[in-house]
Amino acid sequence: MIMYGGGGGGAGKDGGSTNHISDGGVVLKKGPWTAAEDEILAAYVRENGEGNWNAVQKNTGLARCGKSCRLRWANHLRPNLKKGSFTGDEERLIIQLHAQLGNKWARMAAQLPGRTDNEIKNYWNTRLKRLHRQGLPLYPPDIIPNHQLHPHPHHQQQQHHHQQQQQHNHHHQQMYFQPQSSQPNTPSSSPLPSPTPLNANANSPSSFTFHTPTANLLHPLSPHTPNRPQTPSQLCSTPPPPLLSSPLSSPRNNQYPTLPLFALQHSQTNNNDTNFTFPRPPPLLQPPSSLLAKRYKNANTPLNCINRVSTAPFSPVSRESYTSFLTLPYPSPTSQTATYHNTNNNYSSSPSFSLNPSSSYPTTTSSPSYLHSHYTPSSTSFHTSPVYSMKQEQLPSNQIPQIDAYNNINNFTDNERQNHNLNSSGVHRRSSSCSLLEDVLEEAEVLAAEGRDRPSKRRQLTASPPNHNNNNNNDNNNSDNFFSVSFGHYDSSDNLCSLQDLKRQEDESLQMNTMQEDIAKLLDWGSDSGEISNGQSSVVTDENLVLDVHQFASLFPADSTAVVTATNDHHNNNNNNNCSWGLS
DNA sequence: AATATGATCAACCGCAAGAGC
DNA sequence: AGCTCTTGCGGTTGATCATAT
Repeated sequence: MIMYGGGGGGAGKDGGSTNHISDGGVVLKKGPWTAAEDEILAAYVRENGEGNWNAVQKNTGLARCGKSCRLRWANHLRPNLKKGSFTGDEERLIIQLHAQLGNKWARMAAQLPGRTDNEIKNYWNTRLKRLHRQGLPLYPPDIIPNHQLHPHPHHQQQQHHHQQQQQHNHHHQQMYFQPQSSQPNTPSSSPLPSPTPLNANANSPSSFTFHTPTANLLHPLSPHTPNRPQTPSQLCSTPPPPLLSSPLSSPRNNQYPTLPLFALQHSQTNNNDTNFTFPRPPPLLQPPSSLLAKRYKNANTPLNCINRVSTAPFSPVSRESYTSFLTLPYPSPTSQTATYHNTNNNYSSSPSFSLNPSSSYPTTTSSPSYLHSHYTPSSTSFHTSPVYSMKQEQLPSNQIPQIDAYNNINNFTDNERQNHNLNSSGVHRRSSSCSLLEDVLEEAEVLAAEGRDRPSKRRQLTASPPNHNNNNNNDNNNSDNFFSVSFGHYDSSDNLCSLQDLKRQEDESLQMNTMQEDIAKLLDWGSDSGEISNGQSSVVTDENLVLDVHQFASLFPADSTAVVTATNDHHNNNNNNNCSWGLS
């Protein structure tokens, strides 16, 4: 019988100073695994297969209990384990799965090949912590946690326990955005409070009544195709999922509100009512200042981006909330990555639709890795870009020489070997900043550089303003541009005309096609039209871009009420100095 | 430079379910 | 039926690292 000592767990820095004696008199080691131990365990499993973990210690002399061996194998040594950050699709799936399953990490892991329950749990807990601190809801407004629809005793039990633990600071709850689709006053599986208590504020002047139509939950990895047989809900044994709207739903259909930053009154969601009034969001608790700074103080983050955020006309608290929504909780590539610029450069005076990862997307540790993956619409697999780096910390026992232990395992996948190589090259997970958007941006810049004589407006559609890379010291130049469009003091010229140019210049569109597709993926990710999932063309068109721009109108909260006038007339936009959003 | 803070990760623990006797 | 053993799951802890102060 293995004798565990009392007290808390945790890997000791000493590599297991608190050893214990097995019933055979063997001192069982605790703490981080060494390369030698990994090798022993891997060799044993190679020969004998998984299971019978207690026999490992008996047969190999490995001073580890069976439990520890199993854990080590499952979480680190077994083949086909993915290493690196979660991809955006995985993150989306985790969110949706958690909405369905609660803290069923193992079942969630079953839906994420190559991922361990421990990874998912760690990811979720980190996310939970972060969102809670920021006073943000765990789920997108259109995702109704299953347990809120079908309260489960287990969920309630968990929630009860954790609520007791954390009620001392639950005034946070009142700061949560309230997804109107959520069921109020039902416990969340989350150890932290669900956003629902905010409902108590639903009638306050500053409350949020975010109305979102719902749709069937779609598998994030297989956008569209409602009847797809292998959705998580169908694969798992839980009750059928609630009617949920996928974060991948097309913004055009309003099935996934781009960002739930503020309420759209019900009448405002009516297409016939094109006037958008953005009430100021209620103040959120001020996050640690270090957090705000940390997210943006990055070598790769142009300072002007910080300033542009900081000059947005809402409170610092709201700013943080805004950027948090932009970057963290809601995996809408569109919403997360796009900023709306009013460029002062010589390309155009019109606001430009910018995909600027460095400005809207901090590249710090908490960065979601949606942007670190290359989504391949035609397959359910993920491209593991170089950013998908294996980190040395994830090597067995955090010891570099243990790579050998990996290499000695015959059946490691190419992916793992690749990860290993990447890791060996010194790529660090926290410095990894490669992303889809960055790729798009790079490509945009390259193409822009190649075609300086090309109509400039197009570049604005596909990339951030050309000066975005060298304007770190031009904060003032741009400080009033960011978001300014939403407050009616930008000089709109012919941004929409520039969109129309796209169609006219087919020769150029060929060259731009790749970039456009990437952007279209971002814009139409999971579009109900299914053009991505079925591999059809995803070229950015006037219509969809305009509509997405329209969606972006909903991103910009105002310090005071700002009115954005939407118009159905594209051409009116051309000369409209008001902030006008084209609708089709 | 030192310290504080937050994020991430690995590994621990207790508990429960299932299998075998 | 009851016991033991194995396995798996979920919660928790502490180390480490990066970044901010």
